[in-house]
Amino acid sequence: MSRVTRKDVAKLAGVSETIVSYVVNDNRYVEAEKKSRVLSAIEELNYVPNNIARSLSKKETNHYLFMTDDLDNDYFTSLLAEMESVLIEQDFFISLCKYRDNNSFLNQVFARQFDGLFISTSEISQASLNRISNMGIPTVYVLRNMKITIPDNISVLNPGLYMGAEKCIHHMCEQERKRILFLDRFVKSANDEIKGVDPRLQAFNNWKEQCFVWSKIVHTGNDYSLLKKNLSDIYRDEAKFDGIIAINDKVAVLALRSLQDLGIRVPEDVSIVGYDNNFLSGIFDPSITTVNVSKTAYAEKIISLMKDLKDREEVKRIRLPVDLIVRNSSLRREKNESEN
Amino acid sequence: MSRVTRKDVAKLAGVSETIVSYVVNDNRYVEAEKKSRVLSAIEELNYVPNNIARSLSKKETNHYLFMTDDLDNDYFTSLLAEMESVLIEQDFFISLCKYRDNNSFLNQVFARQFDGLFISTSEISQASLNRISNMGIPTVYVLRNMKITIPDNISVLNPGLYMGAEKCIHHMCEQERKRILFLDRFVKSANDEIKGVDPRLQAFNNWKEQCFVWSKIVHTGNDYSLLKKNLSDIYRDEAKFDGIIAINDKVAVLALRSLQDLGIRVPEDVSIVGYDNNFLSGIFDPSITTVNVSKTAYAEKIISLMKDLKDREEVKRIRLPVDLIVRNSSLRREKNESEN
DNA sequence: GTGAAAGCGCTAACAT
DNA sequence: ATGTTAGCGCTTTCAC
Repeated sequence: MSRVTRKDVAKLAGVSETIVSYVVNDNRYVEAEKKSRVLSAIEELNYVPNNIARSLSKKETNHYLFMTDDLDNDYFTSLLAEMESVLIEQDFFISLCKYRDNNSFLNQVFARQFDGLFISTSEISQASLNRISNMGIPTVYVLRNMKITIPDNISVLNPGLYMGAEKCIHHMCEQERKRILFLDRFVKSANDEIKGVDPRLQAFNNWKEQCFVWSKIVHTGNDYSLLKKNLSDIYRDEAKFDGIIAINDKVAVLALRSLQDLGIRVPEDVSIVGYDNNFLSGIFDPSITTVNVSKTAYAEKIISLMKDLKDREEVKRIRLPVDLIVRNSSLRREKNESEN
Repeated sequence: MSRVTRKDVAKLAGVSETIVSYVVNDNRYVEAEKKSRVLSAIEELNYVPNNIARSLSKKETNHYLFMTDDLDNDYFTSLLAEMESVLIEQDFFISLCKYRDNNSFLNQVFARQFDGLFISTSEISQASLNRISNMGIPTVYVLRNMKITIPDNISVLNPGLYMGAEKCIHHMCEQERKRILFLDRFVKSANDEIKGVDPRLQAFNNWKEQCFVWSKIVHTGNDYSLLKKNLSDIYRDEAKFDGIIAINDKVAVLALRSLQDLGIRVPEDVSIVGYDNNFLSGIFDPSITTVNVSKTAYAEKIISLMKDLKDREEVKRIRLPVDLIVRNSSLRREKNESEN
């Protein structure tokens, strides 16, 4: 039982195969009567054109790939959902996959002839990005790594991580918080070789001496009890920190709950800010100060960058606006109930 | 600047095109010396085989599609991450996309010649599932809809939603909770036509009269303040419910925070249970009773179902084990600190 | 308006 | 052991 092809349709409709294509693609005038014969043959046989063959011929797959190192971050999922709903309207598919920084992975990617690549990872090496650039596949790079030089055929979407972090840092200053813990997401790897530098961390490193009297960077996983122990040890042995800047809201939530468990008051003793405006951050008590980047804008911009690149070879660099959403977790005196 | 093909490699290496394929696929003996000439030509030209052409010829794409209605549920994202890491080892790609129950969407899917389909949605109609079945694409259906009859060429992964819900219901009974609110995820649509019935809801409907003296089903979105108002109104006007069964942990968390805001004590006044064992549920105070389904088992089983279907045409039906994780949110007297 | 034919880049059967 | 050839199912040019 093999699939129905154009040939079967042509035979049943009593026309040539070319006519069938003309009807399917609606790109040539076909006599009305023939057209309707083709249409009903398609209906009857349940014919669906083979996109693989079409792609081979047209050298277009109508398929994008989104690569990220952050596959189980719900920010990306809902971003992907937004992108997907826009793209499906244009007959485009988008695949999600975890980025791996090695040649055999990249070969797999190249082999599949995606029409475009979205890359959002801080784990990419310069060599890999250059290799991607050389392939000539339209590529939009989401800026999450400060150490890298972006080849000039690659468009850049800057989600404003650096600027968002600056807003957090300055907010901490205004609140006169002086002893700050920065909670990064990753556990430092065994070989200590960190490939990229997250712009948020970079911002912190650039400002910490100017803004704070004490600071420390802690690399953390998603393990609650481990984090709690960490925080407890630091608070007891190293410094009574009065502010925590977390790499995202998930980490911020974990930190908040840890402190509450340890009897450290938020925000009276310690201010907390997160990042992402995750649905969580507004729910907690105290609600968590965070940074919002509109997903709708994100999805729209990233797709338009890709379109411009594909259709007009226009390389662009765009930065998204970021908003600090001040809530109770960071304010020395709590806001009234009128938060958003 | 067009892509490098096998032809270019053959020319540079001074061999026939077939030889290049033999080397690339490593499926025929090739003279060592020729082989190395081919290899270095590949290296030099940066040749990557074209998978589209390969797929057309082999009638295999090495590509699966996972369709769900729940794209921004983080359970699915991490499940997908697990699946992806297993599949990439076998040179398979997996795409994620929101399921849409209409023919033009299905045509897009069929056109792309996926080697296999995973479907996890309660929104699918019988007609659509039958159509998919008729296409003859290996398909694994995740059972999330009780109303549907599964065609007999489709394998079924039962994630145990019904049984998990039963465990929640019986747990409520044991806690002597008698007035139960069931919080479903979806806002009822305008036309009131709900396509599928979630097995959790089904279980609740089947047991409610036997187990409870009062019960009510509320359809809710992810809007916190709306939910809070809803709960407040019901508590005041309809019944002082003493238990909430939420469709998932996200909803459970929203409900918990609502009640806390309203001054209703959990678990003293109201017991809450969630579903999914989301990382959230263990963090809150009180920690939330929930149902766990191992994602590793899920990923492993769903992939093995697909393999059996593809390779041996073996249709199977498997149910995953579910575990009720009892935590403080549902217990009349709180557990000691020794929870997991 | 329509159809034949070449070509997209591969695989695999067949011949040598 | 290697090369020739006929597909895979489509798009598109070109001739009628």
